[in-house]
Amino acid sequence: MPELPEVEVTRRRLAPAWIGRRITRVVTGPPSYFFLTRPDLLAARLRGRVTTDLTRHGKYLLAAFDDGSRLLCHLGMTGQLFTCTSAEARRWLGVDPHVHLALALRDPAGARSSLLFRDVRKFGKVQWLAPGVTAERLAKMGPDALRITPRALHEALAQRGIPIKTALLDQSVLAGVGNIYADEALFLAAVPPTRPARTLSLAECETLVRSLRRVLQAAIRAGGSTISDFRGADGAPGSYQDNHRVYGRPGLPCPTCGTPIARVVLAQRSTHFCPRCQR
DNA sequence: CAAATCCCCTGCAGGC
DNA sequence: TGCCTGCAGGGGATTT
Repeated sequence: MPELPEVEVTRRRLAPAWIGRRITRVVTGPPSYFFLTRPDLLAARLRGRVTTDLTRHGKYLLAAFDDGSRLLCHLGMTGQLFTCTSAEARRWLGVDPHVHLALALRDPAGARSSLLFRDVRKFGKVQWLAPGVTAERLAKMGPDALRITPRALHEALAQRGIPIKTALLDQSVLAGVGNIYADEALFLAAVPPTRPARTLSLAECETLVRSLRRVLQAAIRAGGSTISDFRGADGAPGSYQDNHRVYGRPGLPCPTCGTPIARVVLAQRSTHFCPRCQR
């Protein structure tokens, strides 16, 4: 389940294989919720473009092209964006119905490669943005979780009566945190996930921001978390799941005090915490 | 405006 | 063994 660290790992591995190369051919799957831009239109717009940059905001990736247009990508739950050889790409397209977008690339020296966007559940998204057009969904987004300041977080939480865990999942509050890292950061900050968001003091927001940065940076260094099928852009699984302290460990002992980890449901998301350390 | 609910999709675990 | 049900989850749309 790609959250900020998994998307950032994907970005870092993808950038050198994508930037500076020309898209010579585009193959798409059939129209679906995956395509915010119709696949035939998307293919026509991408063909011939040279990728100039690859950035990330929250869980979104944004590829920039030589004509000023851009491609917005979201990995959803099961999205995978990776490069491979042209031969491997042909094999994927022949046997796997979950590859929705394949780009054939050529570098200035003429070397060919491919970039595939595969997504089993199709919660992922691609959208083509004309030059100068900003995506509404990006405009609604709060500051990136790695850049938000304690003061900004405190202000964003001020009027919210929802549980802090739910607020962390709200991408308009801060961008990039999903279910895993919300639970992990709250554990590190010793804040119970059920605490009404507006009751956090500025000092507690300072602790929480520090915890968020710590857990997100550590996860990026570990290559992300691989729960079921996340793979980085080179196909390598992440290892941060081995460092999860509470997520996915209900009933197991808290690494700090040994109390069994509790599980509750908040905003239809399973939520894990230590009832003793976080109160 | 805030908050709750529903829905998109597929694979897999658990029950019988 | 095999079928069926339920669950997992990001996030946008809709409803309260």
